[in-house]
Amino acid sequence: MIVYFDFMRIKDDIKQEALFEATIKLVNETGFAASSVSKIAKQAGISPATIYIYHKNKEELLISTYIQIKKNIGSVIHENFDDSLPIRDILKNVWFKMFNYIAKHPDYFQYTEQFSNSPYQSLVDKREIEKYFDPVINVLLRGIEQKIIKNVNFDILTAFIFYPIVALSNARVCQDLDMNDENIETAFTLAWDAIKL
Amino acid sequence: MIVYFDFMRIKDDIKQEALFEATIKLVNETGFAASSVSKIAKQAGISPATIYIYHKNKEELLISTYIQIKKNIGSVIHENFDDSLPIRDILKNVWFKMFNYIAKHPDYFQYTEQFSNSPYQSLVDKREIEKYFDPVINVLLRGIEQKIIKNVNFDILTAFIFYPIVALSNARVCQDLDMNDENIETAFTLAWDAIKL
Amino acid sequence: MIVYFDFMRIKDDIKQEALFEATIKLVNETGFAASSVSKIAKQAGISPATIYIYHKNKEELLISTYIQIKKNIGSVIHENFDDSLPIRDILKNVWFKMFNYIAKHPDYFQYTEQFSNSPYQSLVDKREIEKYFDPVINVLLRGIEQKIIKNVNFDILTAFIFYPIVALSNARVCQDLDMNDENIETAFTLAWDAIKL
Amino acid sequence: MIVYFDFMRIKDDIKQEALFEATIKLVNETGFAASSVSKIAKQAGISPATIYIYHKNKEELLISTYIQIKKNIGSVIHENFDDSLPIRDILKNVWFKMFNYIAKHPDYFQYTEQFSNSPYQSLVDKREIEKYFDPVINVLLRGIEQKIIKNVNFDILTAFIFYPIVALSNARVCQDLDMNDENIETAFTLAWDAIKL
DNA sequence: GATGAATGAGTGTTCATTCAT
DNA sequence: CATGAATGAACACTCATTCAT
Repeated sequence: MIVYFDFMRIKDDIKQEALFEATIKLVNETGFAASSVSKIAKQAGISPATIYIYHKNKEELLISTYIQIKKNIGSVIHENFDDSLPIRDILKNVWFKMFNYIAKHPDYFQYTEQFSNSPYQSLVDKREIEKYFDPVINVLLRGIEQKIIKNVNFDILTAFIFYPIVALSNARVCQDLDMNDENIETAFTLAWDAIKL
Repeated sequence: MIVYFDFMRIKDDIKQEALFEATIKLVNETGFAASSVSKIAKQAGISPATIYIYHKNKEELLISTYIQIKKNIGSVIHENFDDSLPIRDILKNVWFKMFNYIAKHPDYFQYTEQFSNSPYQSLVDKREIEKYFDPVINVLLRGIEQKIIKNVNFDILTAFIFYPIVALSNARVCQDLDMNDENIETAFTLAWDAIKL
Repeated sequence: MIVYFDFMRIKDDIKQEALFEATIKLVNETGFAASSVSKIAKQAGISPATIYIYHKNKEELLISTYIQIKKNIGSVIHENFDDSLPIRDILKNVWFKMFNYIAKHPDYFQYTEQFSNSPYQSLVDKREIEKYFDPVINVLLRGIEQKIIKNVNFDILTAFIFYPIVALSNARVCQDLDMNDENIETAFTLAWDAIKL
Repeated sequence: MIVYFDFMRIKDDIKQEALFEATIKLVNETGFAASSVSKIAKQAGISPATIYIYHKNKEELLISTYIQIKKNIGSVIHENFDDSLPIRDILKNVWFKMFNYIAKHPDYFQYTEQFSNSPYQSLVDKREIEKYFDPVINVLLRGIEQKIIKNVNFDILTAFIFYPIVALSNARVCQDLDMNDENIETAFTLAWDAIKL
């Protein structure tokens, strides 16, 4: 009979967090290909072997890091989500929250971008990620029903209302562009003009 | 003792071309990280050492392959470029030519996408690439001057008039979307609505 | 905080027994090289660390498992040992008991074979093992004295009266041979013909 | 057009030979489990990576070393093979040649023994090995036909006419036995007594 | 120009063992 | 007594690159 008290941590949360941050930092700084397990371990201040206590293998480490961020983003952009607002305002709020998140966690966002273009991306269940973004997706669908948004293929819509965020936040693509509130507002105007009926 | 015949000059080009295609094929099929020099060599039917005759190192091989494709794209989308047409028509022509190119050379396009998100990307001189797209860029600038296109930051404009092409052509992003002429036309309408004044 | 109850003493033996069986099973199934301490622990349903309570290290675990089986074999083949029988009958009884043991505990026997050919084998005190087989050894010596058995070097004798059992019981060596009573009898005839004067 | 002269060795025979000897030496001295690729490489005076030029992987290195020795043994024991001699003499010749080989190449022989009891053993095509021993096998079969040798299962015969060689040559099994010509002769007498009708 | 051989440095992963709890 | 967490050292293997030919 063994009794665990609260202070007895079976796994070390501090290590797990350090590993999460180290993974993101290293991938962002050196790219996916160059981010070896031993380098990540060194960055996190732990032994390479320790990584395998927390994760089955490298793949699982990278994937779970990605999913955790995506989940985080999904919850942040839906904070104080008010379905009763006009559709344009809802989307604008999400748009701003997204840029705010990126401004606050540029490293997290950059990691998801790197991941999305890595070979690991194909190992993630797309549906699991999409469910974190259901509410805003449903708003778009409602907008089509109410004849406020153009009735076109959904992928085409997202290519104009969400995908430009990626482009605009990509330091590489937009080297000299500061996404301050004014520019975010301007960009949203273009996005809305694109999709509105 | 090695004897050279005159006809061996021909071989050079064949090897170089084979190397170009092999690089693209392997990167597309297995990703950047898994595309080793020896595997590319094997795919091209040459020795790994031979690669170093044509290219300084792996980096330079991948970069020059990228630049070559980008140059190719630049020249294709400007074929029969007619500056006298209305700005909307010019952009629409470029838009269609781009989708045509992607349909004809999905592997070339995919390579550029993979490359753009690899660490190698930062080693490319952005200006060198941009110059291949100067004519269409100038059209956008003229559109702003003539108050046909919104007078906003240039990066914001491109995020809506060019970047969606990438999203829409990405099989991963748009799994069930067939970019036929109708869908291309529709998407262009959104793009134009976004940027037009 | 750990609380011990009286009945936990029982657990020790259960664990030790589980460890014994797990060691044999894993070594037989995956070979010595692939039998890691953690895998043995998992097979036994205990923690790797627990093994080090019962055994100084991996080496000692494997060796003690070997010695235990050898001791077991020694006692089994000498059950109902009747020194007054004719020497041929005594040897034949031992011969049959050995084959019976192997038939009943193929896993135990296989472990000893694997062990005998592993580097661990050199760490075992040969004399300690031999003493478990003293009675039958003495019968051989008596046979020589009584001029029933050839007076040759003892190792040569055992190479014909005992060693063939190993060969005949080795599924790898004799893939299609079923050691039924008839074949055991036949083989003993050859063994006896070899050593008898 | 490339012309190779005789002195141009594509692969280095010296390295290959060193690798062969190093593999045998290390396996004999430390056992199969402890014989890592890097240790073998160090013993051979080459880089671990070089091993993979000559062999697909560790497995293939160990297996091919085994097969080479077995082939060697097969050819040696059949040197000056005279089918017209009496069967007993033929077998006795083979028996002596085998012991001579072991005396001359104890390391080679020990390697095959270690290999036969390693997990790698199951990866070898048994038939490929057996064919090197066909001539002597056929003599046994002829002996049975001619009613000179007992008509019993073949595996039982080999357990008495061949397998004891292994036991008698095993320094571990027969620590104090010197297999000089007299002892070899004696042992053969037992072997022949076992199998002869 | 072209090559197969060669390699030091690195990869992801597992190991036997220790230790705080 | 029993454990999960932790790790340095080792594993088999691949890498980008060089070099003699």
